[in-house]
Amino acid sequence: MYDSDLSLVSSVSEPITGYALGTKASGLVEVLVDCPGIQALYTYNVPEQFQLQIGDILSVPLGGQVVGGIAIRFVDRLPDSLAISKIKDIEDVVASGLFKPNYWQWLTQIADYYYTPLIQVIKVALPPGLLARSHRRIRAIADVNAEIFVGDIAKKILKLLHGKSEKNYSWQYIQQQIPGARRGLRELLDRQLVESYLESGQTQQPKLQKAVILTADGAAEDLTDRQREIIEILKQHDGELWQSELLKLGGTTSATLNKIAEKGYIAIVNKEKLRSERELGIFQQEPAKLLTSDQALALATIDSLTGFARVLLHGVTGSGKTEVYLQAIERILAREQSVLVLVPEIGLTPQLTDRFRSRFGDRVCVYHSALSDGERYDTWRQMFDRTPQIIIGTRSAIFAPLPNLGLIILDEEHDSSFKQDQPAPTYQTRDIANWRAQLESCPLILGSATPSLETWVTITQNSPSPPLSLSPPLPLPPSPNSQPPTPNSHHYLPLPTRVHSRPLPPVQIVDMRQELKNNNRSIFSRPLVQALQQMQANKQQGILFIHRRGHSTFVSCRACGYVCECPNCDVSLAYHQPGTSAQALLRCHYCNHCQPQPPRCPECDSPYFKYFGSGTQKIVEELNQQFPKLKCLRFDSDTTSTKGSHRRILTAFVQGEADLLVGTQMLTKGLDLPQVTLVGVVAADGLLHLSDYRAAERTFQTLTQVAGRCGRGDEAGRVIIQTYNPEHPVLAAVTKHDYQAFIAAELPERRMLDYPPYGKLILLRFSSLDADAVERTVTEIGTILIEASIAGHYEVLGPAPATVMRVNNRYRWQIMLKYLPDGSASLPDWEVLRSKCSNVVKMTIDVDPQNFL
DNA sequence: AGCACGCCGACT
DNA sequence: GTCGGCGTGCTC
Repeated sequence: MYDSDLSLVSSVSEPITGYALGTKASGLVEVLVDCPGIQALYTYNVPEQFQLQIGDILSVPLGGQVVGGIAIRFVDRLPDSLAISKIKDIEDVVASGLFKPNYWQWLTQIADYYYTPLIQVIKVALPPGLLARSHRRIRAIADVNAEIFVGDIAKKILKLLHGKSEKNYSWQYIQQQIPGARRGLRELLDRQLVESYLESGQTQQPKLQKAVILTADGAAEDLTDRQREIIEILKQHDGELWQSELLKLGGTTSATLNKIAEKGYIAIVNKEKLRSERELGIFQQEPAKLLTSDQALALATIDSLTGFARVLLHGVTGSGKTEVYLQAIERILAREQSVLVLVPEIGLTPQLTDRFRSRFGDRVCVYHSALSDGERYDTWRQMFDRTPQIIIGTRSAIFAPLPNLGLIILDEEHDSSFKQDQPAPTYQTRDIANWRAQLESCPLILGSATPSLETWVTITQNSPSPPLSLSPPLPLPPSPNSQPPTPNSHHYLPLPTRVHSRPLPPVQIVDMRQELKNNNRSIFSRPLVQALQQMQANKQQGILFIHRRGHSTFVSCRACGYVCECPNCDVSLAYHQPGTSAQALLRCHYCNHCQPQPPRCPECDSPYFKYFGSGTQKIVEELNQQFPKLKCLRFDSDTTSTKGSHRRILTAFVQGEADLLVGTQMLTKGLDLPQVTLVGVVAADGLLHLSDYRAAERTFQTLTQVAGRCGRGDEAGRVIIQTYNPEHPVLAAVTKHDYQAFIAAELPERRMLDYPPYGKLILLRFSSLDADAVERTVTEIGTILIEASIAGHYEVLGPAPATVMRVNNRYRWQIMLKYLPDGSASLPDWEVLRSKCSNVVKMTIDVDPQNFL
């Protein structure tokens, strides 16, 4: 907690230099307004009472409303085309001096690279509610009788308004409820039966609470015994307590406290109460662990870094990367600097946050999108606090406005969740983290057992001592505006062995075709069955991994073959068996449409259905049949949808309440479960046959990561992978835990086809509710692009419909552009392309796309 | 995004 | 004739 008078407007600020012209008390300012479609800067007058800096967050009037904005630069006079009469005053300064100039520079860099309007980048960087927009509300001011004299629509509006005790609704809601409400409103406004007013957007406010502070010590002769007791309690708590707590502890009332305050012994003040989960639980202080020689070497290199550096910490699963992070962080904190730790999914790694908390206590802050707006706002705000701290978060935490950043860590840097693909900017956290580290002049550590090819190529080609030379040096994708890496700014730090000299588990590939030949038609091969039995006999634990994709489980009519499909998307519905008695449900994994399983086939009325696929649910049922005594726990998006359920399931598993954890991709993400000795992969084929150029990479990463979940404790582990395609080269690399072999096979393939990390990709996505409109647009734009592609030195792939063409009733098409980053390509003007889209067709630009669905 | 204005089809 | 649809353009 800190003093409530530290408002955003007056607090932490550094003189802004470089980015803009300076600071002014009044005059004209050009503002970037938060309004889609307005790119240009708007000029506003700054009244005397505002002390304004460039970069400040403002409220400005725009049209009939009040919107958020950012002060971009001061100007002396108006452009000739603009009349003074049009200039309005800024409404308010919401926050001042939040960011250093290099932070703004970074945001601009992101906006440029991802072809996104700057305001949209700013919006993902700010916590919700800071850029507030006003809303129009309508309130009834006359009594109901007046309605006799007005038109039908006006009557409806009045009726709606009077139906609510507050007699007001948002204008948006009224328009939704009553078609053609506009004319009715005009009539009502003219007759002064209603009034229209602007409700300012709800900016988040710090939550204030009364705190009691001990102000005077010493002889307290004028106090009663009771009052002295209270002073005593306060003293025991370092002279400060929340009033509510003190009242509880002292069994007293606020009247008594006020008395003591009058006598001057204590002060009752409003203090900010953080809504974050900071002080959650008490953690045992965990001391630093003894390092292996590899770990010590890596740490020494990291410690020696000054200024920007990019480090790949390539540690096999179980090699103790986390311990290296922890000890590196310790040094940074000692230097009074803060650290940013980015992880794929925070919910999946309660163990990691626990470990950070037990090492660093309340200096650890968790920041991710699942926080409530209030929590996010508070956590965000206290980052400006200068005390060195550690932020652990998912990809959006890369925007954490830490003023004294000393280190950025990306754990499991290969993970696909570091790429944002839905709303623009479609940033790759790894890349923007790299730019930020350069601007902040601090190191960036990329940690993984299975580094992405992008990282591998960048590091090994620039590192002072490349671990092996795979191919002659190639031009690298240059990041825009980035200075060429100085020599020795790239470091390759391998951790090739596990801690305590534990071996990596042996991997056995089981040929499922052979199983079929031997008349085993079960989804479990005999080796896997034996391994499960053995595991159970030895009272050990195991993990069963299933690669499930959207439509892998579906329901089909036995009589006519009818398959239940989603009404909004071009996919079959997945089958879900909820609790024991409840009705079976069918759900769409794309749009979340949900419907009960029909009792009879809608086509032929047959009551008999066949259930295809092998979701976790199906597997668990099979297991229960074949191994009635084996206790299974499901760990997938069905069972972990509620808050804290990850932790609950993992705790249950760790405490031995189940023998087998059955789940999907979630299992691959950094779980550390020492008792696990068996890992089974039900079918590797779903992974192998993914149809994009990253299939091999993803397969290798996923399988290596699941395999790495076992043999982390004292008992040795083993891995069984079932497949119909045992000769696949990726499987051979997985079997030998041989990342180098995988790389050596994969990189030439990528180079041959100019795919990343050698070539660059930009994906244009088009979607519309109107199937014909998108197809027409995409064909036209495709033709334009193909014509321009030769002169522009890029290649056009498509146009093609998306893998699942219709999702949520929107028809989706895409065009891929591929080019070499050698500077020869001149890309099309996106705005020209966008202008070819009618207003019912949406076009988005995904730079460095990762999902091609 | 809102909110104007303004141009076209159905109805009193 | 008017009402009421919604497509186009502007907001400092």
